[in-house]
Amino acid sequence: MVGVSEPGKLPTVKEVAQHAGVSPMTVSRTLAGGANVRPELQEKVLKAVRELGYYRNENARSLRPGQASGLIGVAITNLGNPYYGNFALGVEEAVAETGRRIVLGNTGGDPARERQLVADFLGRQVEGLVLVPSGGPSDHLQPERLGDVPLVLASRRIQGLDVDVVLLDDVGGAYRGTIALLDAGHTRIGYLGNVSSAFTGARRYEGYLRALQERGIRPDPALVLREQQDGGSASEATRRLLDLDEPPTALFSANNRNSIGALREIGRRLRSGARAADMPSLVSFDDFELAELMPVPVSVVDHDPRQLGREAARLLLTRLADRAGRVGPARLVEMPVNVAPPVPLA
Amino acid sequence: MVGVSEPGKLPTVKEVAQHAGVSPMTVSRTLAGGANVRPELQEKVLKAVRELGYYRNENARSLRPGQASGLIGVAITNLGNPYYGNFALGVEEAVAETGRRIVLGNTGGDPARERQLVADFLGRQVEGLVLVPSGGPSDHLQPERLGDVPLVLASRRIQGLDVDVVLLDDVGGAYRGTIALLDAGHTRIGYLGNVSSAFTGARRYEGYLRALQERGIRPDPALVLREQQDGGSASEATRRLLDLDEPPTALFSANNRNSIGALREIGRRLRSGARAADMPSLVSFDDFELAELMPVPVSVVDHDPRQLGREAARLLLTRLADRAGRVGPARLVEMPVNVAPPVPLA
DNA sequence: CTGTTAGCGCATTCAT
DNA sequence: ATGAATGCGCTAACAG
Repeated sequence: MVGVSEPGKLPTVKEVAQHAGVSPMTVSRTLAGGANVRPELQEKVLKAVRELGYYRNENARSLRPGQASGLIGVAITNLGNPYYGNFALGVEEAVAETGRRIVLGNTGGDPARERQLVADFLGRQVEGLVLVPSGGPSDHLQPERLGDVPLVLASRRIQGLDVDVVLLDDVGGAYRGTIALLDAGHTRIGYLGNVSSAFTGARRYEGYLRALQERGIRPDPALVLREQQDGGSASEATRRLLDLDEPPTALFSANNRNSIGALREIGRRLRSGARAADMPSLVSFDDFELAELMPVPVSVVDHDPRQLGREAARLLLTRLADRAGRVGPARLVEMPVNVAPPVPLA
Repeated sequence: MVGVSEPGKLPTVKEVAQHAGVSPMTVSRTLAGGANVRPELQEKVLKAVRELGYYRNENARSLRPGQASGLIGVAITNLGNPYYGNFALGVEEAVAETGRRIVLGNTGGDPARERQLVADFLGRQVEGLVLVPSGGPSDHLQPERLGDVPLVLASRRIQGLDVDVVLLDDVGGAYRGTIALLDAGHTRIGYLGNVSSAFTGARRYEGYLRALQERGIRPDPALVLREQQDGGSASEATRRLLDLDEPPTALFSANNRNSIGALREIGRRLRSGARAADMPSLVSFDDFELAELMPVPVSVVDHDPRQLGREAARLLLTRLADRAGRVGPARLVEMPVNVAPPVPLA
């Protein structure tokens, strides 16, 4: 039989051509849209493609000069975190709309791993890179090290790296969340933050401070704890705040992990007989499910990581669309956040 | 200057070779480990690589016969869902440990999109595929359509497709969760399930039934609602169950969405003055955060999607390791689940 | 130990 | 409208 492929090997244009009784070029042209190919030949080709189960080899294709790989490299810190999962989803969706795919790597926040991933992505001829930086040194991200492969950073900026960035409106969200507590009459507002994502942490703390200052309240250093990396340390930090002689009457939590930890500690105290009225109100930067079922009023500074991902992809894709885009100035996009009021308890 | 690359174009072996004053083969050999290359030449080459910012073109490399692409295609239904995010993370980690990368696509549960993704993956010469099936027709997944690219399915099986599969122990988990409620003295146990993930849904329902039968309790059809797709419809279903003349005293929820919805409805009733003692206990298949802060006792059937992903990758990688593996029989792995007792309320 | 030749799959250029 | 030749970047296989 003519043009039959070896078992266990994907067929090539050549085999399809043989099978259809045409030249490889006719196959190539047909698959490229069929310009300048007689319809009857096209049909023959498509039939052969179907029968042989042919898939065009995109790697070989991208080898030709001027042919893009159709791949976007995406490196994020923690895919398992719903925030980044949704971010990656947004990137994937926007990128898929242009027929491209993402190569995905998880850095786990390790700069060495990030380096490695970026190098690998470049070796795979990605057209662009989307990166949630791990925070280490960034020489490997300098434009000249990247060829002219465009890079978009998400969630944090890198000093001295002049590329497109998408961020949340961290400052504004923290500001408005804190203002909501002040409006409710609180004057002693504890701050739970983390140090690992220093950039985001700094911005959210800035919003908190700005709100206090605007209302003429001097921030009390004893109420600010910013070393928590996980729920456990956040619970511990909350315990310390609530054990103060003058405990805060409300807490601003700069992220999901701190909110969860704080609520765990609050729950513990309630189960030990504490009165709900003595527990602090909470504003949480980062939404979480069932906030309305919590034993204390929780309001959330809510945002849409999926939209953040779409926006990151959009920035990248515009640079890919035309060579002109490649040389434009770096852009900074801050995505809006929503401050939801607390659901009142019964 | 010799061997300097064009701006905006990644350098090639040829340029590195020129820069180092050697032949392309010496560069290739050096990068392949340096066997049969004089150390001093190797140094020259590595220096040129560093200076030029060279990355080996993996696409060109994989074009050579016998050279694998180092890519694994992964298609899942919803990256934004933490369950699948963690699953993808597990796959990525295990795959990265072998120096490979994943190309990731989100199907959104759409069979057409799944087809498209698989075709694209094959065109990119992936070495293997990991798939969370969308549930449509599966002719595009038949081995002969896949060349000899191995396929691993996760979370659900496909009728008539004889490939490796990783599943949760859905039946066992649902059985043990239900038994826990029976042990606590409940005899009227409502069932909240969904129909969309029919395969998983059927298995969990089977576990529920098995537990009831074992204890000689005839399942009451009025207590079984299996049409909920999201939290909203789950709340509504819970409302209907609790409004029955003889409402259930406990609920078994077959997944996260149903649990959230049920708890929202329970919360609503408590805020409207219902007594906590009149609210049902809940067993939730799928963990969620802060279960211990819920106003009714919640116990969870807990599992580790990340580990599920690692296992899927492991199955695939063993098939890649040696040609012998490619022809072995299809394997079925069921990952254990953990049934955690409810945290007692204050 | 090192270099030359050749070809992987595809599409651009140039003939016909 | 079709086909033949050529080369993309890389590395086996073969000189030397």
